[in-house]
Amino acid sequence: MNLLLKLKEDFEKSTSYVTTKHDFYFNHDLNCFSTSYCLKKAGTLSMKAEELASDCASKFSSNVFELKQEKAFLNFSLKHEYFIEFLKQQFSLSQFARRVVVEYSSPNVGKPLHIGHIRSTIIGDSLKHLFRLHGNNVVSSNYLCEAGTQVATLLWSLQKFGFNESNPNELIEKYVLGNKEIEENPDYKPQVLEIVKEIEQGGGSYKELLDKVRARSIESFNEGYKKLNVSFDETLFDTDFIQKGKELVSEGLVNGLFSKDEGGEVFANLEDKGLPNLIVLRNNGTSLYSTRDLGLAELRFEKHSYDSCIIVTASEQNMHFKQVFKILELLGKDYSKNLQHIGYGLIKLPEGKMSSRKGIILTFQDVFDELRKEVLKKIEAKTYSFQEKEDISKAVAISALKFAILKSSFDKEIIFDVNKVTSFEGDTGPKLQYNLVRINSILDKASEVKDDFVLSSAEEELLTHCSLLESILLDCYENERIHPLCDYSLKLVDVFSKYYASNQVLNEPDVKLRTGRLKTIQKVKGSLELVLKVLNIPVLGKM
RNA sequence: GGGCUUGUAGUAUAACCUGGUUAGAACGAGAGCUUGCGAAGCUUUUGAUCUGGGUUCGAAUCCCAGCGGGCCCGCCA
Repeated sequence: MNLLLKLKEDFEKSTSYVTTKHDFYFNHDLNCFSTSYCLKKAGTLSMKAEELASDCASKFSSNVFELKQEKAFLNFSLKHEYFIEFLKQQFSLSQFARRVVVEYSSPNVGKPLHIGHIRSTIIGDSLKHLFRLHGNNVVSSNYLCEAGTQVATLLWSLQKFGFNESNPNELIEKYVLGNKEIEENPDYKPQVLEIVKEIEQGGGSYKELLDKVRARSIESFNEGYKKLNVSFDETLFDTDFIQKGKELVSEGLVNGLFSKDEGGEVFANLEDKGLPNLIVLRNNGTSLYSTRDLGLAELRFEKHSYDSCIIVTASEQNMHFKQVFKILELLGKDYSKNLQHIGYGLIKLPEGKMSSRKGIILTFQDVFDELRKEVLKKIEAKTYSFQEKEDISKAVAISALKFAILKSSFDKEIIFDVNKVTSFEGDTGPKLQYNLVRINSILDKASEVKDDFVLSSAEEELLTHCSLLESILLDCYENERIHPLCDYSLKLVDVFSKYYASNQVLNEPDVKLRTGRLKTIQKVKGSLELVLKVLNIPVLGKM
């Protein structure tokens, strides 16, 4: 049951005042649900706020909530009977039948997965789980770009300097070398553009080399995705939809939306729409990122007929996607209204912005290794087997990384300091895992949980927090964000930790209270597991 | 220059969309707590809304102006 929706419903039914869903909220300080509705509405009803509050208080009735009037504020706590019922129920989330495509990760062929891709990957993956839990039919989609100048530069460099296939860092090293060379000798640039052309036409004389590079890249991406436990329902290469993009360009040229400049390049005229113009085709006829994004949107709609297509990339591309979506709208594509872009703040290093072109880059592998090393230090003294330590260190490392990325809102920039992320104290993913381990440890030791139980106010406070989960998840779903869930889970764990410190479960002599406590922590376990499912963080047996 | 975005303790953040009861946690720093279900924990001290106007009974939140950071603005992605 979603308690905020239930409260609104009960309030309106019994008082016959009309509210909005934002009128009710959970008040952490008072540990109850609250509304300031009376303060807002008193004026329009020409009453004093406190009179209106009294009026509501006298009329309000609910099988779940108990009302306490505090001057003009109305505070609602949960009734004792509610908790008894709550312990018997499973969580039930609002369901929406919607077909959604989520595009995320989208690394470039030839380059390593770096910490920037990881933000996209982790955000997208979490949104996928959130949407699925709410009944959406979700297609997770990865777009591997291989047709741009970047891959062409790499191929050029490999051809010129040779391909040392035994070097694990060969691709990025040759890419950096190639860029340096071309920067010093701009005469090479036309050669690269020729390669771009060949790639677009299926590879030409570079086909074999491109196939090798692609296979190698995909293998390394998959290694990363496996560690992150991320998978995709489809992987698209831009060579699959460049043609479609070019057809859209021709369409736009015919109907006058696009023009050709003196240089020969094609641009979309958006200035009278309040956006800058966007170049959609090079003067040598090869595609740009914009061409491909047009084609991709078209291809995806043909494949999936989505109600919503969400593309997760860094916010430096905000304008680009506004332009692309606008172009599709002007081309009369109905699906353009279903397109959406989530731009997250760039991940920067303490040294500054990353640049794979210059080789200034923090790869996922580096971060992962660093995190694992720290976890291993922490569990060094434990008597776990080698394999157990391997598994724990991997799971905790991933949890620390995912939580660090998901806990702040998308639009914030992140200065990624490995030293900070590897500290596992405080507001971290491992904290959630740790508390689940403690709970499971108690539950493992407890014998069968009986049916006859009582609850004290400490359990009810804890259960109140558990009962907020459905409302929080709905808020995340509706607003397409994850960090409120992280915030919630930390609060829940915090309340649990305090409870844990002062309430013995297994040693409680009163059998009914002991049973009540066991049932309560089972509920906490259920809540945390649901959170971790959305965050896609592994649950551990020990750590 | 134009557009988008951001500004909360020493650091890094939540609350801003949807104005409301004492701005909430974390890291750091200080002091305590294990003969208690796992101390990656608990208790406790410390400290913050960029500036100036406006709207309102009430502003971190909305509006205007200014200042600072980031990103984007013709063939990178």
